[in-house]
Amino acid sequence: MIDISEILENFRAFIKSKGLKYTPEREEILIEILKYKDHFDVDELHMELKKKGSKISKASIYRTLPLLIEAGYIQEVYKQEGRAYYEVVINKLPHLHFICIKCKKVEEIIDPKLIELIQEHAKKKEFHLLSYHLEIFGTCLECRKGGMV
Amino acid sequence: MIDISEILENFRAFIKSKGLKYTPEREEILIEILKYKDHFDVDELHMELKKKGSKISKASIYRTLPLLIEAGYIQEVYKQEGRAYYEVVINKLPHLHFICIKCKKVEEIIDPKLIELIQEHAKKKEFHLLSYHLEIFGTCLECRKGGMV
DNA sequence: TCTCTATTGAGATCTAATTTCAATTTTGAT
DNA sequence: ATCAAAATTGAAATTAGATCTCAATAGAGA
Ligand SMILES: [Mn+2]
Ligand SMILES: [Mn+2]
Ligand SMILES: [Zn+2]
Ligand SMILES: [Zn+2]
Repeated sequence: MIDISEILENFRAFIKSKGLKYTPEREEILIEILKYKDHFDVDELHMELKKKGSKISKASIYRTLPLLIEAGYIQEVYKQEGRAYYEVVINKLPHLHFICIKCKKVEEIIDPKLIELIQEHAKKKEFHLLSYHLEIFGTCLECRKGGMV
Repeated sequence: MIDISEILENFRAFIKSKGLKYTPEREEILIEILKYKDHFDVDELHMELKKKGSKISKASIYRTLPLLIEAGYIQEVYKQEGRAYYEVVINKLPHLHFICIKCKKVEEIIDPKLIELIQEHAKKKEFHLLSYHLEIFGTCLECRKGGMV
């Protein structure tokens, strides 16, 4: 479970440490994002905020996401059809994604051995690792079997 | 080494098998692409063709790439700054990419153990694997050390 | 309260990728 | 070789996610 008030305080400190201003918009976006258990995109987030009566613009969302990434709360996980998808990574192990190109279902696979291999390579190459994109595209069993597209 | 005439014959058969027409444009694009040893994007390819006097339009390139992917000659390897990058995968082992976000250098890492792990997961999940995106973003040693951006 | 500066929303802009459409080309049949 | 049907082409229009511009507003320290 995630302790929201602790994260908000953390975020406030992060924002101030960068000489930026802690605005209601930034906080509201963070609070909303923390509710996501799965992947989300900007449109989805914006609609969700609107549904709750918020007037936050997409521009502000686009401006806030990089801050949340830098603060380490979220990551961009993959792009599909020209659209970027994000996920909360607090208390979440690195993992790879099996993405069905038919039904768009995304399955997460956690494999510490795999992540370890990657980190070994990074270490060997003296590469400072910032983020992963481990996506496997294909078709899931259900979609191969039949109908349901 | 790649046997071009064999591939062209192969491509012709592929195109015909789909009830499509084998045009000089499609062949020219394939021939040009087969020359690439590294990653390329549409703009680069288009300029390269133009430089050689070709009048092939970007639209035709955009229309041909999916065919070449389907035929198994190339793959989309990653997207950066809204642009897709491709590579020839004939006689090429699956591999991951370390991408430096500063100098944009891309390093390929071949690790059969890693690929095997992924294939095991796919098998376990009964997922029919079509393509990988294994990209690791970060900074290379040179860029961390200093100047050269 | 005051002042400096960052931030906001709305809309303009950017640009990779896709679509449209009339002219042209391929291809198989005659 | 000629023909007709259907696919393909290039050019330009369009789409859409992401970024940028800018005037109005709000945060934060003095
Ligand atoms: Mn995930
Ligand atoms: Mn590669
Ligand atoms: Zn599926
Ligand atoms: Zn670098």
